[in-house]
Amino acid sequence: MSYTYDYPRPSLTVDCVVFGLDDEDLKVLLIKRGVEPFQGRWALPGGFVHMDESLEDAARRELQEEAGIRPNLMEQLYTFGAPERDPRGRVVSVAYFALVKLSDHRVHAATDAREAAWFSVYDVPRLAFDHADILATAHQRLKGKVRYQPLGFELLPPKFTLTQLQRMYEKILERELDKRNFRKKLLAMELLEELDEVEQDVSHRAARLYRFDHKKYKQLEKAGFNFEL
Amino acid sequence: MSYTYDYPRPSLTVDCVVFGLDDEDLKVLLIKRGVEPFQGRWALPGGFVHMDESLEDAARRELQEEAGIRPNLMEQLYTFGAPERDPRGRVVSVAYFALVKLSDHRVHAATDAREAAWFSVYDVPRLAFDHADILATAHQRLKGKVRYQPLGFELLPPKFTLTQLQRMYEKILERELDKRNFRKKLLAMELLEELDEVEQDVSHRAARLYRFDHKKYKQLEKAGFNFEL
DNA sequence: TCAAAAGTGTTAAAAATACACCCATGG
DNA sequence: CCATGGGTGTATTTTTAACACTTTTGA
Repeated sequence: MSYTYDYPRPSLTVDCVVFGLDDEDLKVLLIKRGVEPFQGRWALPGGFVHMDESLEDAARRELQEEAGIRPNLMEQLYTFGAPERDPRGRVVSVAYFALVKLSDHRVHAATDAREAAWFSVYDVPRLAFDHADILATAHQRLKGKVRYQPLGFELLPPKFTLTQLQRMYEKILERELDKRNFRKKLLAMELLEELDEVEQDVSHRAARLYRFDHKKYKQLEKAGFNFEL
Repeated sequence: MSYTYDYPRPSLTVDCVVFGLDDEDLKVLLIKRGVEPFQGRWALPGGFVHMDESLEDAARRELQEEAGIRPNLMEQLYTFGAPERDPRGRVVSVAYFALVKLSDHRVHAATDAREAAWFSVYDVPRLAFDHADILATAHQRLKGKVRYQPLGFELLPPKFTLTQLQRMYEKILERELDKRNFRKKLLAMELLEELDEVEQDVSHRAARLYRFDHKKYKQLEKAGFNFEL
């Protein structure tokens, strides 16, 4: 390495905004900080980037270490670099955005001596650093993106009813949708595979289960198709 | 600062993808590198982030220093952090995306002992580092975003004809638009201020000039209006 | 008077919206 | 048998898309 420059360097971290969905609300995963600064305050999971790992690898590693979570869907959100955002000095943080099926991850919420928990995004405690900004950015991104990319399926179990699907969109978009129009639109895309199964243990007529056809979506996408709610 | 951790730190740079538009094409600003690595190769303008400046400030400073350019519109694009992207060692780069009115910036193209030039985005030389990826990401972002945000106006002079506006969209979207439908749609938004002026020095009927009403757009946006082409 | 681009209206097709009822099931 | 949510069809409005001719101006 003959061309090394040497400038003082900011520290580099990753932070993860992990969303999940349950019957009530859209939820976000938070970790209670065990060390200063902001000891005892809730924060987004995250930590320092190692020298030999990619940014996304760092985000996945931290999530695994701090909360035992391995999301299917993870993408870069935004990089936060205001000079005063961390009292330890100059720390630039690359934020990631992830969606998980809460059913898979409820149990693991507390792990590893750290305290981890899911909070409603509408009722979040005071957060460490600028994590409230990061969360707000992520929430906005989710609301914007869910309408023109089939992200939402990552929040649902693999088999779901059309009503579950509709509720998911209603919770994220924060508005009601018309049942018939919703179903017409979704089914017209032909991306939902109708299964020979119905939901179990309900005290009324059981709804049919569907599965999102990721493979077909990839094909259609290549051919210029645009998902749009 | 009592809580300082010390990890080995990646270097942190910013890179800028600056787009401009002329009669032929969408153009991107490149700088010829004067030092190793990749000496003599064309690259995106950029450089190391100082310890006391924000990321966007760093991007603006580098653009000013390397090309004498101060864009009106600049936003964060993506952060590139693959471990092997820079032969000098671990360098993470926060990429920015900017649009300028070429008419304002043609002259300044070469400054400061460095060689700077505008290239058609469809005919770019081999670039240093992973700058081809960064450019591709930026180009994709521009194509996607121009349809649902009034970005394109930043590429045109303050006063423009409807035909200029249409050509701009056609060049960015890489498809033809219907003249009447285009005009109807744009004028229906009531965001174009019709001026009492027409273009000068043309050898045919002179077209009326319009101005984009940024202030009105801000208002409408707050009220829930969505720009959409 | 001609070349070159400006400007303008209408129609048909498709998509979005609004809306109300019957059905199947379990308790 | 009734409460609960599942499931379906149609009419109206709005939006989009396709398309051709007249006007103005300078050379």
